[in-house]
Amino acid sequence: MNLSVRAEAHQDQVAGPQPQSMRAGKGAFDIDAMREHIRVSRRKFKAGQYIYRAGQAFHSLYLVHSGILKNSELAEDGRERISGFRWRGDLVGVESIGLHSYSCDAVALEASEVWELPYPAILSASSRIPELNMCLTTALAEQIRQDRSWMLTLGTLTAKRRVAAFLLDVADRQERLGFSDRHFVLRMKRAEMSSFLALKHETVSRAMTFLDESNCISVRGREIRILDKNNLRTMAGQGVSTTH
Amino acid sequence: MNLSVRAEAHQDQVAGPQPQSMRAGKGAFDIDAMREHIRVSRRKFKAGQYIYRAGQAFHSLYLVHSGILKNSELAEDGRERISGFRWRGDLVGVESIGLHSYSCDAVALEASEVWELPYPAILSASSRIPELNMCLTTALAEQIRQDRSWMLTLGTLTAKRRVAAFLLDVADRQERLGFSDRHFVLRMKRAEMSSFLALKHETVSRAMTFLDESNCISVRGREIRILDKNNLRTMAGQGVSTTH
DNA sequence: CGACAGTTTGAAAAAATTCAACGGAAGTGG
DNA sequence: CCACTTCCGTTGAATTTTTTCAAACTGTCG
Repeated sequence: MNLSVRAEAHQDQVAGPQPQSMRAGKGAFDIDAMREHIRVSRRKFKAGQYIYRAGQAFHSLYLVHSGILKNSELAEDGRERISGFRWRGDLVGVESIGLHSYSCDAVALEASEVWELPYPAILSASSRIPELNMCLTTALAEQIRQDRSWMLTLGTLTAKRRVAAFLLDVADRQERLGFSDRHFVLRMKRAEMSSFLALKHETVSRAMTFLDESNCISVRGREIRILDKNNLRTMAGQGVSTTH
Repeated sequence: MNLSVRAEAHQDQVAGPQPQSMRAGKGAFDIDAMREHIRVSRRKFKAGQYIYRAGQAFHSLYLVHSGILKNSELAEDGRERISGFRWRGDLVGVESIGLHSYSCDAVALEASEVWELPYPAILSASSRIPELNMCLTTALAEQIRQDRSWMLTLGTLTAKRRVAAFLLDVADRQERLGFSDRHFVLRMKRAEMSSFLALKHETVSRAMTFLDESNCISVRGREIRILDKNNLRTMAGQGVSTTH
């Protein structure tokens, strides 16, 4: 049992090659193995629709099949922050395991399809199937590492650098999903980026303009071209790789 | 099998009553049940010693029995950030599950005892014992929620408010462990608080002075008295409770 | 009694936010 | 299909917050 997701072509990506069967990196979840043991239902959501809301009864995990979601944490006093964007292959809802109700919101940023994995069923299946259990545990641990990695980034980098790190992360995901890592369209608005990056949207906008004027990237609204990835990496404090 | 830790008296806490058998809240782990199935070894560390380091082979989880640890994330370029402080009852090392080596450091802040839980053993034990497995999964999910909750706090509050939220969190933990939530000694230096809170140590110092001058708290070095918890909660954006 | 690590404070500089305005894109309804 | 409205993104200028750098102070431990 491996941690892979079989990819299908997305039609609405910029300059994307047709991705065939591929191997997803961190955060991915073995859906094919899962489907042999659990009743998986496919569900479609339009942009803006909630996959789940904080407070609703927790009953399922969701695997993103296409589109993009955001997870959004909320405080009692109305403060809100996007804790992450979820892409094809990501398992969503794991933060709510062990609770009676979901602890945050999950919202579709664009038309998306998710595969619903009923939780009690997963639980009983994974108690029978050690590999599946391992898979789930690994997905949880991976989520912790991903969150911690962003905490490090947000806690130590300036606004411009955070934005650079964000764009590199998006490029990375694009590449892993078989699309161009040099030319893509952001699926979230500036205010959503800024919430995730713990900045104001004007600050993100200025950082983008700065990176554009530095000739690291070219920005036209949400359409991004990465012109000098090494420079962008330097900005993000990730050092420079020799490979293009 | 429940999520509890049997407390023993700590000698070096300020104004702490003798805690008896008690129930720990979120983040706690059922060690008694665990010990029936796994060989647990007790290990002692002095202040400054590493429980594990990033890059070392991953072989165990650790349950904090006494003292306090910190987890510290590091970037390739030397940036560093404390991702959390770990108290009695916390399970440490879960972020590295599924990897060959630990992904961060764990360091004792003071003389501490941790119980070492060899990982392959836990894994096989939890595949035999569904409750233990559930317990582990829940601990992982709880860690995600705790991290996300801090991400929200750090992403939306100003320096003063972050410090207020931090002190309330410490007070909460003190209380859960059976000590006074109104009078305690911080176990970490300002620089460690500031790393966790994504601030500079001078900023933390100023925030503490401000809270002191507002008569929310009284600060004398690391010794803290909470004088007006409701006011402190207001500062931290957590609203006001009517109970003292 | 020093030495030293840790904390506090002050003043200047830098970074990010706030508020306001503008322009353009996208969506709605006639 | 166009006019209208609303949402989104960008930019400017003033303000606030945080950081930086420097110095002084405190407590602890040889």
